[in-house]
Amino acid sequence: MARRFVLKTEPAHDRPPGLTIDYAGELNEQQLAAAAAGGGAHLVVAGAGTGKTRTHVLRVAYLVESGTPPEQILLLTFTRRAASEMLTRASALLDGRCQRVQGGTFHAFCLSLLRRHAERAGYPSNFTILDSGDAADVVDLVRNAAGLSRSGKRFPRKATLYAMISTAVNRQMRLDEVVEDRYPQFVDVLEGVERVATGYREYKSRHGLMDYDDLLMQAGMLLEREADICRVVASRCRHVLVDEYQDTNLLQARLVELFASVHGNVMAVGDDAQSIYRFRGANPDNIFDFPDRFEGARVMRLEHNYRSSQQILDLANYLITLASRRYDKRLFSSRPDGELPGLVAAPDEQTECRFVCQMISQLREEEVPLNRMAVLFRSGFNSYALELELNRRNIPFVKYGGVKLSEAAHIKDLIAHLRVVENPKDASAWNRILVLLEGVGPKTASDIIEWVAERDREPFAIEEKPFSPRYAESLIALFSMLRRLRSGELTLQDQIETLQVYYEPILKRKYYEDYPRRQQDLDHFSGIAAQFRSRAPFLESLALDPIELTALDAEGAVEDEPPLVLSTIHSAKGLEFDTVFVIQAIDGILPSAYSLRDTEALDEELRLLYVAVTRAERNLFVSYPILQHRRFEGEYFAKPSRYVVDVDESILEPIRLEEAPIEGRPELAPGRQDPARLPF
DNA sequence: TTTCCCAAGCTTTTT
DNA sequence: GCTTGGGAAA
Repeated sequence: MARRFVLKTEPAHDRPPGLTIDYAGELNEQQLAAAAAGGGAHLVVAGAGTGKTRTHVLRVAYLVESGTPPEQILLLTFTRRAASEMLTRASALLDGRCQRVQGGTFHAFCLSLLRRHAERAGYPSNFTILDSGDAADVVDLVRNAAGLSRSGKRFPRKATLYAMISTAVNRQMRLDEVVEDRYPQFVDVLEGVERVATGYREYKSRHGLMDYDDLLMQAGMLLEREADICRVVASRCRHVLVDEYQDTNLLQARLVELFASVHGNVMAVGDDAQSIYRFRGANPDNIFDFPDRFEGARVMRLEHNYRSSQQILDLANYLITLASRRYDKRLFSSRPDGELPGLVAAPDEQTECRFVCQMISQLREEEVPLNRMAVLFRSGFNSYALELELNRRNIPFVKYGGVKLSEAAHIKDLIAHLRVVENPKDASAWNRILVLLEGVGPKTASDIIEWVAERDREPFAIEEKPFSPRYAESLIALFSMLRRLRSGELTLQDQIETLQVYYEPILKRKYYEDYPRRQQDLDHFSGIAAQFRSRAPFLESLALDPIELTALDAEGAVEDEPPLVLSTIHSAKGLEFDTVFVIQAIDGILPSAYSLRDTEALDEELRLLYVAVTRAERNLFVSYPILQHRRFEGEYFAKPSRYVVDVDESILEPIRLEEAPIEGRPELAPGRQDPARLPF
């Protein structure tokens, strides 16, 4: 038995620091109090636009300057983008000294923990991460194996099953509670659901798979179970900073507690009025529970908004009063002079797009850079019509949110091959690549997977050919390709190329109709791979940070102008723009039709609109089409969003669109109009 | 057992 | 408009 010697925690703030940054000059009083706070637990309740990021950045700088080693600071954020932005800004302030701060999302940080201590967590260190699509596929495999796919009783589909399982984990509820609460229609098949859930759990651990929830849960369990690991990890977390605390779930709150369990220095920043991830299991009450969770916590507030004009804040303040839950928050601005936000009722979607495009062009002529303007919407598809119109007018844009390149079937096929090479036990990836072979269906695939699993020494060797000649040849081709990828002789770039050559005939067979378009995606994918040194980090990055399928590759973009931003409201969190357009403000879209029955869900939709509105600094336009097209039913009269329809005109000013009189010009055929001279 | 074809059902937000 | 599931032919 080794002897133990306990090192005392050295107080970090004893030394009166020789600071190079003038914090008092950079920050207001409230911000300064937060940025330069001492140790212990702090909750900073920061309204929208009150300089949350700035405070975080200077907090990091302050800690580093006052003697905390950068690698002992942990900055947890909601997205990778947010983490890298903050660290870049902090590094710029302190000539690169903040580079070594540990930063990233909860998921990424937990992943690195688990890789380092995989054995102790009961996993192989090359375990694979499943995104939600993969996870649903695994659930499907389990369900089929359990014979629950047979009809008779209605049984939830794979995505629903997985949603149930995931909700239970994230909210720390029992599965039966989740089903009773949120899926009452499936109460009578609860037993089957539970069998699938159990099977899913076993399947993952047998094949070295983790889904997103496992990253959090397994990391939490590891730290709780293995006191020595917990001590090592938490010792390195002299200061824990958490951004967007209102969107953490119970697991994440617990993790923060564990990370801070040695030093007890936590600063959580958040805004209860901006909680928009309840659907994913976020627990907005975490903010209110913070003082209970962390003894002696001090609560601070940031209320002075530097972002938006008072007119925009008036609308935001008004909106938040519509919530069924009270938020005691009134933001005030130092920019009193502004225009009223506008409400635009367009006759139809096409006209709404014309309005947005024309206003954008006009503002650009007034020297507002394109990338200081954003169009925000509830769901990814809400911008399709606008994207067409922007393309037609050669206005460059990027889109955040919506469909991800790495979720396209053909890209997932390629990724699955890489996953098998990386982790030959990954049965879900095996299944995916095997059923691509002609003559192989689910049954044969599962037989082959069994057969492979029995000989885990040399995973891709076929000595004898115990299989039907129907597919033996293609199976041998697959295995020899996998062997090459695994050999270690090829760079990642060459591996992808080999893979593409192998996959091309499959692509043509499977998608004979539109394979050229998909081929382009594959090339794009291969280009992205070029930024990575090897397979493992590439796969990891794909799993944690799926590639946004942006319209950036619009070939026709002549200008090198930074593009206009299109974004789902969720993806726009934390960003700010000179001008914001909120389009498709229709009842059933914003608020979403799925939330109409439930007041808590409705409140979240309202907060979503609140987030959208508070992104704007100077100009805000909320618009909706009166005549809306719906996929099946055709045209119908839309109801404007309940949140904007009754707002007083002194807060949200109606804007009437008028068509310019056409001056002696015959009407042009649609699609051939001259965009620059298009009248309203 | 696979594959093809047709009918049915559902469709959000993200790590 | 697309994916998913079921049924039947090969």
